[in-house]
Amino acid sequence: MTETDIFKALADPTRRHMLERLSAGERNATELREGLAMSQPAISQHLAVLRSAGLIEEEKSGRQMRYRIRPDGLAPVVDWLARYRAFWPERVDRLKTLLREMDQ
Amino acid sequence: MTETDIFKALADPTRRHMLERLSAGERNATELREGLAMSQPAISQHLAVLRSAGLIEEEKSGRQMRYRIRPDGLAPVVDWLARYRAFWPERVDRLKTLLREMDQ
DNA sequence: GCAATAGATAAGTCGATTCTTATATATTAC
DNA sequence: GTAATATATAAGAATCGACTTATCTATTGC
Repeated sequence: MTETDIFKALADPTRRHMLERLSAGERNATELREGLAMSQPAISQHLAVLRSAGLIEEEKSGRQMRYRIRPDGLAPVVDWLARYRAFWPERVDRLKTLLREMDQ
Repeated sequence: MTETDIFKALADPTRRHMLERLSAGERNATELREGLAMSQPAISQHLAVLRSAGLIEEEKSGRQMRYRIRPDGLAPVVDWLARYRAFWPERVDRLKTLLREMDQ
């Protein structure tokens, strides 16, 4: 759940792919496996990494596990990145647009 | 220089520490080594990782190498993060404040 | 109860990462 | 030219990370 844990978790393409899927809504482990050429334990291990980085949370539902993004999980990255705002001025416009959209 | 390269580069505390120092201004390799209990080659290797992730750039100055943050380097992280904006609403106020500051 | 299903855990393999020491290259100072 | 300084590169050791197969646990359907 430290910055290091989070960046390590995000450093793997499979895990970023899983997060992307979860950003569309809850999924169980089997659903998250779809399209990935990887064993079931591998998926389970990736989910464990995301979980202990605080990026996802889970809920048991019968014999399934429903995974979802943990809203606060990326906060440390946002905060970390904010310290370097002086170095990405050309991204500011994009962010402003974003925030304007969110206001509506 | 891919998302994966960048997140991997950021996943190491020593490298994040180096970036933080560089955010205060240019440094050469020897200066970046200060306070780190690590051999000179180790520093050099970390700098190579940051460089090939596109996060820093360097300029030769005599027998020294001056390192600095590459302004665009973090752009892929900003963009990636923006896709998850829906999941960090409580950070928006902070960002708004930030942008307001920058406008002044 | 028993078979099937969903998922986690254990143990091992293999390549990648992060160090080390030794050495090479370029620049500066004298 | 020679010694000292700044840095990079090479090679190797130790640890870590991402997989695998085998197995375990919990739940469901019949």
